[in-house]
Amino acid sequence: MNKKFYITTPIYYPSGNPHIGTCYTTVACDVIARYKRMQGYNVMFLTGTDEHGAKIQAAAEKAGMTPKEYVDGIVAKFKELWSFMNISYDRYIRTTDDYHIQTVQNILTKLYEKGYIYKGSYEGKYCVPCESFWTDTQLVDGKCPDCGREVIDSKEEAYFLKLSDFTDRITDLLQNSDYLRPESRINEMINNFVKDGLEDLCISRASVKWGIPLPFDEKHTVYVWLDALINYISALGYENDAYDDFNRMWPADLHMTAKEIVRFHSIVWPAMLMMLDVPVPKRLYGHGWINFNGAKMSKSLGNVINPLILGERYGVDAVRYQMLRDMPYGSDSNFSNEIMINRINSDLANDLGNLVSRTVAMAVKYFDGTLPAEKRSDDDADKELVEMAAGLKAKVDELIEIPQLSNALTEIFKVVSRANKYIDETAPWVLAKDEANKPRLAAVLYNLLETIRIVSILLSAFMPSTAPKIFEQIGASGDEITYHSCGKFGVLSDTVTVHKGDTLFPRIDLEKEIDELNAMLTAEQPKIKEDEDLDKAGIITIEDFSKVKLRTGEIVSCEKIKKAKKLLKIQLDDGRGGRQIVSGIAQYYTPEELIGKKIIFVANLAEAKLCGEVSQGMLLACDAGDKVQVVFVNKDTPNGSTVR
RNA sequence: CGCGGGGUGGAGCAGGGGUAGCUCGUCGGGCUCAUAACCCGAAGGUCGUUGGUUCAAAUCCAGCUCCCGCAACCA
Repeated sequence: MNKKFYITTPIYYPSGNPHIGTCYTTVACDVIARYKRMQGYNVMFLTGTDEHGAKIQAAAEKAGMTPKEYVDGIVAKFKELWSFMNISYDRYIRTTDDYHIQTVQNILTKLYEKGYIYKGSYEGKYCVPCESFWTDTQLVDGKCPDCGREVIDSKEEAYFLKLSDFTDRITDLLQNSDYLRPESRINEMINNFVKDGLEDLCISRASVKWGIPLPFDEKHTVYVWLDALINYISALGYENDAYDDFNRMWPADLHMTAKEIVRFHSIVWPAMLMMLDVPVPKRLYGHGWINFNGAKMSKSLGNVINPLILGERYGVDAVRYQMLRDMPYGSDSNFSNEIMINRINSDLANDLGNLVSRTVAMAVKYFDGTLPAEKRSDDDADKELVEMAAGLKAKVDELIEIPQLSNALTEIFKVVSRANKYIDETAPWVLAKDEANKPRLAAVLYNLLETIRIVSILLSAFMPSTAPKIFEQIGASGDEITYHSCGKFGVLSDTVTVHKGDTLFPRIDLEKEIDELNAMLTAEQPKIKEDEDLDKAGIITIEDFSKVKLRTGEIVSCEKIKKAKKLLKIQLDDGRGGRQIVSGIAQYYTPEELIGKKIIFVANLAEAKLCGEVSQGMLLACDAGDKVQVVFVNKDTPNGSTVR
């Protein structure tokens, strides 16, 4: 019976299409899953989508669909992307699947019966947009610590999960085991959430309809995070009849997540399992984010990267390679089209692809493709290459385990570089000039093919469609391309026959590609404009317009709100005693240049609080390229005049 | 004092008390098997700043400063 390996991605929240971040997590899991399969493990690789909650409900309403219809559409896109990216998941769970709902309800019942879920009447603070309750100690300046918005007093009845009983056990798990990686996250979790004792978690939502009802009180739905975390065991058939893999596969060997959800996976999830007397997972790894040109990706910045487009242009394996190669262990990575193309060119085209190409070409040129059995090795000249190649498997094994995928690739490519250098050192084209050197020439080419064979086997988890192409070219097959054979040097047949093939990774013309990618981006801009024009469906009448009261005012004083990046606090003389307006134009105007200016503002806008400051209206400004220009009026306009 | 990460040669990063290292780029050279690829060499850094600990600090400590992300974000 083979050893098992259970690996999971988070289940993704399908409130929008998948992006390169989710793509990274999933590709990383895929590589590990493939590697473990290669090693002979019985692998279960799970991914899926987390489909409940208020945000989905809202997005669906906006799109004019039921939540289920809405989510079905997005899920299809996820699956399409995973298929395109060559993701070898074994199971895809949706939290709207019947069996999952069954498991969640069974677990809730169990926890309720055990007394770990209790009914309380919540008299705390509730943040409506975040669907979160907070204790007074958690509030920041009296506001939601997550979003900074006002919280409301809420006294509704609610159910709680007794996390407070598990402070010691969670502390122990984090500090005295290698559960959470990278280690830098341990202190973060302990200091922020555990040190002062865990707070019980409110797990019911009376206001959210799109969710799984509590079995013992159907007026409430369960908090989406509880629902979501349970996927890791419901997908195995825990407390349901759909599958029967729980005993075989649990505990999970690796939960892979991005750093922002480490909290739930390192505290709430193990505590829940402890409550159920279920073993905790062996390892949780929180990786960093992919930043674009140093900034987080966002649609408004126009820098959202579509993995599909990149994959189509450069090949899926190249994109997989670049994402993994440039993500350092534990911290964030940078992405730009330029970084990606340079990486593909230098590592894949110049080093690896060209190594295969020149080696195979020489075998064809000097031996018609088939090496002669007679060879002459030269221990001094060959030693370093042979040792590096033979020792590579052990290094990669170790790094995959941690998992440091980027460093694993670095190690592999060190050997590729060494092989290129070896060609220069041995100068096969010189050897070829003298018939007497043919045995030596044969040995050199054999060593190169052998090195390529080993490298390709180890790369096959990272680049699943490229590796077979290389095997074909170097004439390796069967036992010669198994994982176990890559720990030994000298496995290839003595009289191996190579086959010249297509270029593995064509060099990319950097400037041309950057231009084209930029052109594609700008081509997408007008599309957005068209969409906006479609808002003509929202034509209003003059009565509607007259509801908006626009008046003029003079900026008497103005200062930056220090906690905010974009906000200016403006005292306005509106001709009727003055008012305060908070405006998000700090990046475009200094307070000094605004003081004394006259502007137009919306006088009857509902009052709002921004970063703790009251805003009684909104000033008018217009887009000017990437800048914003405030609409100023003549100095002689009286303050408080109606604009119409 | 909201939380977190970080300031190391042109770019991206590694290192983490004792001659400052890698990849890319640049320049020079070599080679010609190969995808104008490959190999060798060179230039280029007082490791953000100030102070402290030490025989010795990029590395430890303290302050300052700047950048980025989260959050906020009514243009």
